[in-house]
Amino acid sequence: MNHDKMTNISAKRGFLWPSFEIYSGVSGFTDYGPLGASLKNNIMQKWRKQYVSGEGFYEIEGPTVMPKEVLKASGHVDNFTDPMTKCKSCGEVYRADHIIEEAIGQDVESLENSEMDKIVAENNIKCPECGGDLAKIWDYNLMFKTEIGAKGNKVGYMRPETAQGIFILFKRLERFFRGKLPFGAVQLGKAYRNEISPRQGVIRLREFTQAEAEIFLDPEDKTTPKFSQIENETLRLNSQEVQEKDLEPLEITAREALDKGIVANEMLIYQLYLARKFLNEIGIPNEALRFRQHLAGEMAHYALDCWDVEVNTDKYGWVEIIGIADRGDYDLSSHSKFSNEELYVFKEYDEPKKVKKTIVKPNLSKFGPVFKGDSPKVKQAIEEADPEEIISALENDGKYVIELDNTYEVEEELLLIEEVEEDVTGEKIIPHVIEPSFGIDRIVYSVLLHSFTETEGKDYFKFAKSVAPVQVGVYPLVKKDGLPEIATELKDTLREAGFKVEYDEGNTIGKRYARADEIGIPIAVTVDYETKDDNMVTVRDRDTEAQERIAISDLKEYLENYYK
RNA sequence: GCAGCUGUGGUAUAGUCUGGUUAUUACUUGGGCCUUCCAAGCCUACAACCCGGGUUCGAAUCCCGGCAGCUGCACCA
Repeated sequence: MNHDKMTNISAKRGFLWPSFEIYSGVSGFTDYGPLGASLKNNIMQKWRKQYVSGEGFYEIEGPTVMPKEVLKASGHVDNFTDPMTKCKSCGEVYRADHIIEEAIGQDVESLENSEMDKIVAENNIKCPECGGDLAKIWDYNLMFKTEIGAKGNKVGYMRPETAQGIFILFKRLERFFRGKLPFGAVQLGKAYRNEISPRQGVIRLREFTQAEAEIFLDPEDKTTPKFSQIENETLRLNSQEVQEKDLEPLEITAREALDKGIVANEMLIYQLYLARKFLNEIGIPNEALRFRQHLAGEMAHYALDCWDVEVNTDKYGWVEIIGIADRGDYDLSSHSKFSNEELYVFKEYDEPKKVKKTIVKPNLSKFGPVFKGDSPKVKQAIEEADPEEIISALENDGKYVIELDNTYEVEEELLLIEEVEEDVTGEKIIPHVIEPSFGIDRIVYSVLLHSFTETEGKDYFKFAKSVAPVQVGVYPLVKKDGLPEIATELKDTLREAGFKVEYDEGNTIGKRYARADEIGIPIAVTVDYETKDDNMVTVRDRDTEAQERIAISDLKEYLENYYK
């Protein structure tokens, strides 16, 4: 682990570059250079392989611009904010709650803006810089705001997370998956947060890439058949208790974590395991990883349980790269409420249940004469009322009183009370959601950091084969006597076979190996004089530097095997 | 966002305090020579004073503003 050297080489060799550099840059944005973009794509492809092919989830792709309504429902419009104020004379901008805290030493975090305005007035709080008056407090929302359409009266925001795009498709997805829980949908893409002052390079961006899966499941059944396959895996858990009491992390099996109630349910544990498996396979070792449970106060109010996967870094300490939360039914309930759409799955019982219930109906032949023109609305009121309430009212007072524009007294003889038995085949349930949420940029950084290897002879990216941006280097031993021609032809053949191949003929062979190692090309193929006689080439391994002779005719198969 | 420090070819740097030649050096990179397996050597070329304004006969150098980076504080649903 060596952040400084790693970033240096990553910039030099085209992985990560600061954005808008020729205009002196803007913090919170980053460019992926040729190798960086390729590395990132490989990581995202690997992610798809695990979650889409491996778990049977499906990928969707929604807009990055969202109308205000969606983010109102998700809570981002109201809660994803900081209170700000501004000095009227010098124009300096402050966090309002901080300036108050500083002045009167009182925690005002949960107060409304109007209340804070009052405190500012009562305590005569002024600008700390120039002593000027402070303006009315407003909310600084961390979302990028925009307008939809030419009239500009439709407010939109850049999405602050990809998850909402999945939740709002729930009705469609539920039909697509034919109503059977559990099912999962994923989305990979950009999300945006207008951070006040991002630093830490690619760790905190204003525009970043997420890969999120939303797994919808039965609130009563958060088991998964996959659990039995992984129950003996050991996990390194920094539970709430471990953090509160400052203990060593737990090293326990998935089974124990479940039985002791440290992780809430099977699916959640399975997702922790899956996240770690993914990271291992792209080159981040277990020693550099840990699971950290959100503390009670830190957990979003709707989350039932939430674990971060953190990676160890020399520069930033332990950094969150994945969050895995049981969000309960919060999102679907909230969107249901705001959109007036029922977002549910119909859960059929194994056996239909016979349910006895009492129903109360108006006796229409007697209704008309009594209520005359008002009878339709009285009838409707009876039908909408709770039968239990009507019966108890009749028992207690001998009548049921309805308050509409007039008061109506309904006596028992105007009603028909029946006991009926109904077949109930199931019920509507709002699924719970377990959400693994990956910060792709941070993961790319982690892969770079943990693949970066320093040895006596060389410093290089020891990429896992599945993510290496260049797969094969092809070189003529020297630049004459027809060797470049053979090597060039070989390069073209391998490219046509689908490999990512680089060709290099300058300088000495040693220098070219060194250059290839630096960007983590796993395999080097060298054409030499003997090739002209025996049609074989030298295949060199990046890490061991071991060489073997392979026939050109077998090379494609050899590489396919290697990268399988 | 606040405070302090910093900004010279792709990278690392000298020069800045005390304004004045063609802005130093090494590596890297491109081309050439050489080269029969791990950054060798030789020739050659490309290439920089963060941006904007001010002071001055003259600014990389002094002053102001901006941008970015680093460190600490704050923020990070």
